[in-house]
Amino acid sequence: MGYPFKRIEAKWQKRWEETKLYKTDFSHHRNKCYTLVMFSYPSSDKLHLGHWFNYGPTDTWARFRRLRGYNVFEPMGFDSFGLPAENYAIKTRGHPRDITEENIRYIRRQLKQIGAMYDWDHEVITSRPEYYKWTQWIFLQLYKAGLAYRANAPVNWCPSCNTVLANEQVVGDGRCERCDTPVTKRNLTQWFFKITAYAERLLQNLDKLDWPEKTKTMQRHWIGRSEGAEIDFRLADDSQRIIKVFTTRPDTLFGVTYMVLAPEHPLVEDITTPTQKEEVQQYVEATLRESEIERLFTEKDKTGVFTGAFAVNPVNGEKVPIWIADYVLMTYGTGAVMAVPGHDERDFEFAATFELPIRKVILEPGTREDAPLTAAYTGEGVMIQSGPFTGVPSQEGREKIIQWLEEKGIGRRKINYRMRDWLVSRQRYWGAPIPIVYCDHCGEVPVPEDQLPVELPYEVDFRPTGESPLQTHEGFKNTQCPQCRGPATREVDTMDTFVDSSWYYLRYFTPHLENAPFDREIVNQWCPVDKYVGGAEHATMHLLYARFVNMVLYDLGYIQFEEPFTSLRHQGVIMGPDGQKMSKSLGNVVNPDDYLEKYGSDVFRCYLMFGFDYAMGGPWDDSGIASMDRYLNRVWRLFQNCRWVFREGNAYRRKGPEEEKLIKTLHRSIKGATIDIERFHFNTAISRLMELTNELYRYTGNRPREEQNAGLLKEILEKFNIMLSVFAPHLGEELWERTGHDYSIFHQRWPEYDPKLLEEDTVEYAIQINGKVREKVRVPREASREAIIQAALQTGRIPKLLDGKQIVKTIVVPNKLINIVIR
RNA sequence: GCCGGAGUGGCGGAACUGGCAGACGCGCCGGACUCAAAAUCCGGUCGGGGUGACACCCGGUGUGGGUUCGAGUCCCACCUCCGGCACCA
Repeated sequence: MGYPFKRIEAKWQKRWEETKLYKTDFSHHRNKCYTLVMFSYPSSDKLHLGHWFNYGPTDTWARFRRLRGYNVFEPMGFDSFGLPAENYAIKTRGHPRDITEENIRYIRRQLKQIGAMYDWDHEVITSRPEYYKWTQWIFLQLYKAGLAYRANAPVNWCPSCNTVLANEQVVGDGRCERCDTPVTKRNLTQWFFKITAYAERLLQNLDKLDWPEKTKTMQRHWIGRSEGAEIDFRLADDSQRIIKVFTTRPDTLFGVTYMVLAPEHPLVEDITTPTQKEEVQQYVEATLRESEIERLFTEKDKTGVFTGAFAVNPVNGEKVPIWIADYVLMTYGTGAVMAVPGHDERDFEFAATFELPIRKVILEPGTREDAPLTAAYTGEGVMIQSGPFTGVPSQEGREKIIQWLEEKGIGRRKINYRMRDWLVSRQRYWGAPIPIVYCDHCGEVPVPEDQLPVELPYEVDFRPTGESPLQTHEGFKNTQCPQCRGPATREVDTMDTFVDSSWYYLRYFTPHLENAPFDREIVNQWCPVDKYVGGAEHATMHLLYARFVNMVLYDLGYIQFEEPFTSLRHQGVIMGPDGQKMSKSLGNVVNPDDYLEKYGSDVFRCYLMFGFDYAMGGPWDDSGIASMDRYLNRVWRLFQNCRWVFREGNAYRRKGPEEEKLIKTLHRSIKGATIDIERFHFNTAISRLMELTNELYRYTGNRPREEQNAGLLKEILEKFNIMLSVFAPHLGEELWERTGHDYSIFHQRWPEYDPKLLEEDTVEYAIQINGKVREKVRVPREASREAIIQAALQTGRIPKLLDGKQIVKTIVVPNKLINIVIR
């Protein structure tokens, strides 16, 4: 029963490896095609369906490109540092390094089953010193460029992972990206990368990338550029102290009736008057006690407290009260806002709650100036009650006010970004140590490059205490200052694993290179990545960080391309059979290994390609995979039935209508598959192959061998075989061998289609009357418009249907249809 | 709340820039092969009406409007699902 997939798959995997079939020759790069999938993460989990869905179809694309004459490089590696391995080690009382190395061995074996073109001589493993040595080198380059700094700041803290998180790593309503625990805040001195310095370029370059719009939109939103002004409000006392605010609506400056500071704002303690002290203190404490989740809850009522202090509106000298409220965030803008309740919804709500004055300074078109405001008007209009600016349209007014502020030196044009710097310190063990030493004499000293790597010691108690585990390792911690040779201590935090994965695509060419992170010449010839494929969940983390690091390396002159990934695709998510996201807790996880055992790798990867829209994914379906098993067996039988064609052949050379039809189907099939694979529409590409298979069955099943054109069949089967091989590489290679061809099918060329063969001499037109199809007619391809209409008017029932009616208009769509409009 | 994406037969999913909706597959129905079944091969399969059987007619792409000779595709409003962001000043 069934074709012997087990034997076949094992045989070819071995043969491919032995003959180094997938060794990329880097010496010529004219047709280079760097195909990259997001590398795998060997924690406690083995390869799951998501990996297969990512890797299998992408390999099909890469094989397709190879057969089309591209010099393809498709590497694989392991993103092997990180918390899951560490947490798993704690649970099982093992060691992260042992567990990781063991998992890599296991997953590597699983990956080989996919039958992908990975060149294992180029494997990259981020937790190996030969790799993280260069991750540390990257850190040092950023440090030297002034892009790595230490700051004491409130940071996101995950109490379950016992470590800090970057902003991007807090997901949903304030939960940890890894473990879903609600995130809290802590004040800590941590290392940051100054990604905000690149905000504008990261934003601008998006336009040049062939990425899903969705992903670009997410990055744009994440960067969050907004234009406006920074305005200085002097305090009403004589202290000369200033509160800076950022606003996108300087045109509403005359409408300011109060100010609000974030409760954490450093000035709060300073300016609060004695009578308000207690109330303010209580409010500040209450805010700090609030969880991130509570604070982010939009629907709650506005709260706040008056500080007792006043500021002066620079535009009209008015004294306005200064409040504090938790709706103002310390982390956005300056942590202070000028409140314009007339034209900002939040300010309006707040003013209504605390009975603060509301002033209308922008007139909504079509309304009267003396009509009272019942809600904030946030649109454009003419400025009113705005001193010298009264009567100016608001958009123009923004510019004028900024000019006025700049002339007076009390404000300036400002572009603000939502994005914050990238927090890279982690208080955990299983990561690359940050290559910095602290010396009483010299202060913060970077480890000299020739002393890298700063090796991660093995014997460490890494149970999470909230302190960095390396803290307890005296041998690691205590060291010598590289500058003065005096006693010093090492930085004990390790790096966020997103640093590891932000440059791995540069290392693949030369994974064992000892004196540099990458071979500049090869990298400049072979990068950027031509096609990058991976999950959409990395849209604002990995994909932003990698772009940033790449851009820094570009600025520092190490590489000659600014963007790492020219073209990006995301695979969709395969859900459980119940239509829900697969998860252990729901018990709907589908294990690929069971299906590999039952159907084999080719069937499995083909089903993944055929059963889903690649970009969308969908629920897993058992009957679907059975149908793919049936199809590949059908192909197998077809080749068995046709063995004689390759062995004996015959003299039958006729090309009658049956043969013509077969040829036409072949070319249609080639065309469809060619276009669809290129654009990642694997499901329709496979359906084109099925059509060809069906046609071949019809042809060979209906007549004796003597009346089958063996020469033609041979040619078509060979072309079909080549196309099949990119989807089912093992089966493809086996059939190629069995039909007497030389190893390997992957040295062949993808078949070309002849567009002329797809053009028929006559074209069928649908004849519509008032948009409804009534008849069909065949006319010569080159027929004139008039000839087509004439033919249509005489076809079948058309004359009768037109009888007694008046033709108003006739539309002819070339090669498609003609529509006769009658009354 | 805002920003994206999607909603098409019993099911997975096709349909390039507006042009014959439902490719391909699953399921189901029928036929061939078989003593029989499975497997396989061949054919049918959107719904309703109509016919002895055809022909043919009508309706149909989440809902309601609109633009157009013509709308799954474009526009407006709404509903549902998924993803992102969430008091962003």
